[in-house]
Parts: sequence; structure tokens; C-alpha cells
Amino acid sequence: MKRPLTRDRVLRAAVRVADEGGLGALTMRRLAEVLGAEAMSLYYHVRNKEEVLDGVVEVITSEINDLVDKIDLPSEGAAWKAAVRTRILTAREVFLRHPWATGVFESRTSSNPAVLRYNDGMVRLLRDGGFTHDQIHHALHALGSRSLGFTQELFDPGTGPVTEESLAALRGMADAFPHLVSMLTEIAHDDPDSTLGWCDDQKEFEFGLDLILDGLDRLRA
Amino acid sequence: MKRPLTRDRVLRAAVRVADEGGLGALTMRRLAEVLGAEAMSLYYHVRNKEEVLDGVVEVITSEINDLVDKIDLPSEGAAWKAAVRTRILTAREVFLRHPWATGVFESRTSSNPAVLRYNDGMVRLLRDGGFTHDQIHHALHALGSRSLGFTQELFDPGTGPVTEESLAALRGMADAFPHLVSMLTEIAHDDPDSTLGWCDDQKEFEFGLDLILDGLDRLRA
DNA sequence: ACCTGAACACCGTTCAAGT
DNA sequence: ACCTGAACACCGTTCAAGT
Repeated sequence: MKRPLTRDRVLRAAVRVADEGGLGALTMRRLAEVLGAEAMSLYYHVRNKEEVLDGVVEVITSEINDLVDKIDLPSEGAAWKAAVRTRILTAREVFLRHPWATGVFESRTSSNPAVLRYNDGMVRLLRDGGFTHDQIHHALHALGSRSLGFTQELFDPGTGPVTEESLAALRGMADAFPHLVSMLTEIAHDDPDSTLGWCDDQKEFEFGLDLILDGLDRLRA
Repeated sequence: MKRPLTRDRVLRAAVRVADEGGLGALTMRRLAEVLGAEAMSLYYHVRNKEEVLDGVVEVITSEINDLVDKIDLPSEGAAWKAAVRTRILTAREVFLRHPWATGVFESRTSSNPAVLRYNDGMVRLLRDGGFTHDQIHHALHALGSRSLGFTQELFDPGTGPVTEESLAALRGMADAFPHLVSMLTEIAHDDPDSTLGWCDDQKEFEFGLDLILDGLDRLRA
């Protein structure tokens, strides 16, 4: 019943723990617990917690690679854009399943084989599109975490629903932040009982992505 | 000599501690120490560490607001773009002084007056440029953390210098990641003894920013 | 080779107690 | 009103010891 620990089992369990309890639940002790072992046993398979987090990035990126490998779209010439767009939106689906994972990705600095493989595929698609290596390099930086399918949303006015209370709070700030309040009031008015709340994350992600992809497309020789 | 603690002194000290020792050095105990107090005394002025981090964001954003308030550029019509560009690159300078701060910003979800004021100014400039409220909303999401002057750089091939060792390591990965290695080899070749290393952060930031600003400019009525 | 128990050095935080 | 000492519950991690 009790299979032996392996590095792979540890890392997969880490993803499971975070899926269930958020990143805060991912402690060495809790991780050992779900594996039916003691915390100290983990250290035989991973150097430390940093390596667990590096491994989590690998597991998630592999999940992405499995999905994008199945995409079969033309990418020569003008078709590059649709191919890249589909690739990125597919990757994004993985982060929607593991919402805590973006924070882990952001905290890593060193690369790993899975991420390199993902980026290698990206370079290939852009090459097919006719970009120079220099342009591709710029493009990857411009996309940043968007190329992997996520963006950091800072200080959202709230993804919660537009309520009477939040609208009242908004009116109270009209003197201090007139332009911002005007904008938000109009947006709420346009869509008074939106169940999506103030912002539709998916739409906003695609808007930003298309803005960048269109801009890149104009750069092609 | 020993001034009494205040919320403001605590928050400014927090920035100082992180400037000197990185975010890891910012513990309640260390923070109390530099203030000549005991850790428990801090809790009289802030609710908990989360509030310290929220406050740090306020302090940094205020530093940004002080700088961008001094910018005196036209913003009507087509001038919006230069005005926004300057605003963002000015904000960026603050993060170059506090490199640990991006991580704190990314970890916050709730807004605060300083950030709202920064965004209010952004909305004003875009209004001057002739954008609709709906377009501005999209624009702010598309810019994301770029509007505050930073981007998360994931898995850089290394900001270190291009050395013989790193080039050799690169060649060793040519089979596994052919497209990526081709690109990086060419980039290193173009600029063989660059002191900037593989990537020039400032150039890449401006490239991505201009790509988005140009894209937005085309959207204006 | 693989796993564990006890222990250490650190956190953030509570709470009763000081002035 | 402001500050503190002792203590608690939790970390990640080391190390010697088990099988």
C-alpha cells in the first residue's frame, strides 16, 4: 500500500497539496503527511523546499507542454499569430486550474528543462512566422509571463460582483480620485448586473495578448 | 534621542531594512531592532505583518507619485503617448532603487490610496489622449504592472555576463532545445563582450512598453 | 539505501503585565 | 496611551540514529 517515496511522487504531491489548500498549505510537514511519511524523509529526495518549488514549476510546465504538444496548427508566415495565440491560451488553462501557481512561477529565477522546452517551441513558432532571432528575443521579453499564459493582476478593483455597497464606496472616493471613479462608474453602468464582476479576466487577457501579437506582426519583415 | 514609534516611522524603516538586506531581512524582530524597540511594540502601530507589507507598497508608491507629479508634459491628443511613456519610465526608476519591491507589489491584492492616486493620474492622461473609459480600462489591464514601471522577468537566461562557460553550457543543450539555443547563440555572437550580459533590461522594458503604447495609439478614435 | 525522532534556530503573534 | 517579557504555535532544517 505504502509506495516508496520518489522525487516525482513528492513533487506531484506538492501540486496536490497546493491545489487543495493553497500555497500556504504547502509546508514540508504537510507534504510529508499526505505522503504518509515524516517531514524529514522528504530531504532524502529533495535538497530543500526551494527545490520542491522548482519542481512544482516543472510539474505544472510539463502539464502545459503535454497540452500544447497536441496542438496541430499551421505556423508558416502569417499563420504564426494564430498558432502562438492558441498555444498561449492553452497554457493559460493550466493556470486557471492551479491559480496559486503563478506566484510560484514568479518567485523562481532559475530555468528548468520543462520551461526551456516550452520556450523552445515558442521560438520555433516565431521562426516559422519569419521573425529574426533578435526580434524573437524582444518578443519573448515583451510577452513576459503572458507567453506562459498568465499575468499578474495588481490591485484589481475587485473581481467580486458589482454591488450597491461597492458602488456607494466608489462614489465616496469621487473627490479624491475623480478620473478613476468616473471610469469605474461608467464601466459598472454599462453592465449593471454582471455576474462577472468588474473585470472579465479572460477578455482582458486576450485584449492585452492581441495588442502585443498584433504589434509584433507589424514588425515582421 | 529615541523618538516614539509611529505607523509612518515603522513603514519607512521597513523599506530601509529591505533596501539593506533584501525582503528576507524584513522580519518583525529585525524591524523592531532598527527602530530601537521590541518586536511586540510594532503591533501597537500595525495590525500584523501583512499591514507592514501593505504599508511598504504605500511608501514606495508615494515615492513614485512625488516624482511623476513633477512631470510637466502636454498630454492632449497625440501627446498622450509621450506623457504616459515618461510617467512609466519615471516610476520604473523607483523600482530600480528598490529591486525587492516588485515582489511585494505582486503579493498584494487590495488597493491603497497611493496606488489609486497613481492610477487616477494614468486615467487622466489617457482621457486627454481621447480614449473612451472602456478603452482605458482595457489599456490598464494590458499594461498590468508595466503601468507602475516593472515587469516580472521569468527564467532569464541570466543577466550575468556572456562567458565562455555559459556559451559552452548553451552548446550542450543544442540537441534538446535547438531553436532556443540557435537564438541565444546568435544574440551572444552579435554582442560578444557585452558587459550588459544576455539581456539589457531597460531596452527590453522599453520595447515591450512601446509595443503596447503604439498598439493603444492605433485604437484611438 | 532509505527513513525517522529529537532538537535547533528561526518565524509571526497572543496575552498579561508593566509604565 | 504606549511599550515589553514570556510564551505559544508554527516554520525549515541538521544530525545522529535506526532499519
